[in-house]
Amino acid sequence: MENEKLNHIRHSAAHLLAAAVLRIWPDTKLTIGPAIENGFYYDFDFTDPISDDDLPKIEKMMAKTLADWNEFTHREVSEQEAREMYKDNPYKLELIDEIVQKGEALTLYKAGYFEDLCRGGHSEEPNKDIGAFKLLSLAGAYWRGDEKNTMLTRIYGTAFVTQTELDEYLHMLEEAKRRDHKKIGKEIDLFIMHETSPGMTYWLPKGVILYNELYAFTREMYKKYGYQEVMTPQLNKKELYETSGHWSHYKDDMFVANMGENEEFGIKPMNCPNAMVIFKSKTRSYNDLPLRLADTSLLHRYERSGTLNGLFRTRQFRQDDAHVFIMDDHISDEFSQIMQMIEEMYAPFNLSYRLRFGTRPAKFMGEQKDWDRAESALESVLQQSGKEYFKAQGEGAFYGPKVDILMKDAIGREWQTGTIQLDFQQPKNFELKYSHSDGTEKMPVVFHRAIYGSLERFLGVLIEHYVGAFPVWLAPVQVAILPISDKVTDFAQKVYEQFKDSGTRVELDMSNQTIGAKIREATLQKVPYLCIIGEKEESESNRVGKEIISIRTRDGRDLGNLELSEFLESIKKEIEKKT
RNA sequence: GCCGGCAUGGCUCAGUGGUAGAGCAAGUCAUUGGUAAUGACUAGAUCGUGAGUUCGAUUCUCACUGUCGGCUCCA
Repeated sequence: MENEKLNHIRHSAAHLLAAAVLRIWPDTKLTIGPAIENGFYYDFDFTDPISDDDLPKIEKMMAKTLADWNEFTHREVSEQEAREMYKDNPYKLELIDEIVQKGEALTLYKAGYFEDLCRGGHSEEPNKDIGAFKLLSLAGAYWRGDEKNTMLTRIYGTAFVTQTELDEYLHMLEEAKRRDHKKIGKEIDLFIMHETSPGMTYWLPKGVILYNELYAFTREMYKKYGYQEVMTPQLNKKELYETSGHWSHYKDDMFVANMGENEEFGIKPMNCPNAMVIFKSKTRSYNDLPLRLADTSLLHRYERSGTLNGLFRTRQFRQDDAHVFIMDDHISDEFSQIMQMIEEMYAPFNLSYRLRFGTRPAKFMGEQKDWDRAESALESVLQQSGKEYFKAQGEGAFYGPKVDILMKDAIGREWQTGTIQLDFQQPKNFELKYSHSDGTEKMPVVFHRAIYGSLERFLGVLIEHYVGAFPVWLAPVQVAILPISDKVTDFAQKVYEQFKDSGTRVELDMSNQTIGAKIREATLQKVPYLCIIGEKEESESNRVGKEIISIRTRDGRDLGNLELSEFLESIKKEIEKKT
């Protein structure tokens, strides 16, 4: 109910925006202006382009206009009347066509002097209900979201009942900015991007540690769950992609390499075709199934330039990808094993996730009865798992139903990461078969599954989730040793060696700075433990005959004096447990 | 790709139609300091690339490249 009210407020604010724009630029053509998840927008066709600097002006006009918006009234009009009214506005005319075709009534909603073709859903007393609003940004958007249509100017805004709520929302936006992984990645030296290879990451030494730790964890899980790793070619002749169907459906999104006249290669955008080749490379028996092949090859996709976005959308990435070849009756068991794997692999990050179950789309391959069987198998496992999931009707892949993982980060944003897809199609394209126990040949079914999805993207999400302050097992530097003066250099060196020998990722800060500056720097680098070493520690160590160190955490907690061997023990446990 | 913004030393940013400035980072020296910045000095930029306008362009115009916000939300 609350939500509905908020939607009404926001939709009313969209009307208000349209009214204000018309008062300033009367020749502007109006199109549509719905409420959306966190606010509203209105798409305009301006005669002259406007800019961000115009937003405050529009806001002022909105405030002025709102003053005499006491209520919304509406009336129904005839088709002729509506057409006459919008005779110069092709967008509204198109809408009228559709409404008439659907046999619905044409209604006009009016507040103050402003009347707009609209289905309804407004607040009853706009000038009381719209307590606070703000225009946020300007963007281009195609009429009806279709690239072939005119590009309109979209103005985004948001509205709330109270100023406090608006402030909170704006604060959340600030918080998201503060967590920007592109910014943090640069600050703590994880990765850079360079214009010579747009959309591809240069992983720096510290970023590689992070990457490899995550990768090592997935490999541990592979072992545990009966996966075998393979490595497959990066460049494949176009014939491979013709067989898989990618050449006809996916070529525009692929990098291709043309060698001479007759040889054309595609740079692999996904591992599936190679997995099919491996399956086919020898005679398979039902005894071999399930055959679980993990492949973490580098993938390249020629994403449209405008969609690139830090680590979130890159043109080069790896997935924790695997293909599982199974018999029909394994679907349910295998899927529940995958679900268990997901649970275990998301546990260390302290984040919740939910699942989106995509079912048969309008255009699908294969037999409807196979789909029905597969869907019900997946759904019953989903139900048993007790995990939160929702059905996205018709959003499965054309080759099979799928389940996507949507994970929620520390500030409640939701990210699509992993995906599990059942595939009836590739086995057909590649004519895969195995010998069944009864001596007949059968076709396997394939699960494509990636639990973190793109490792780059997942790491991007983790950077924002942790604001760069990774748990010890992931932290590129786990301990920073900060000597107070060079009187204790030898002692610091000795402690440093012991950390190193224990396998801890440790750095020794020998720079000529005050202890305050060293602490500040290590803290900004988000090093979990700072080991401060001065004359006190040294003499205390000499007194008791063991190394005594003093530890402070990156969030300012002073753990006081500790015995080095004990601290090594506790940090080792922390790393093992991934806490 | 399309719409709009942005592009100045490694980073963050200021600035001007007459060939540039700060802070941080870096280097040198002094300082030997106890839990978030010790001080001084030095070096470092043909102002993203190309073209145009101009006596003269980092500044104005155009194109290109890169990057950021959008391009799913349906009167």
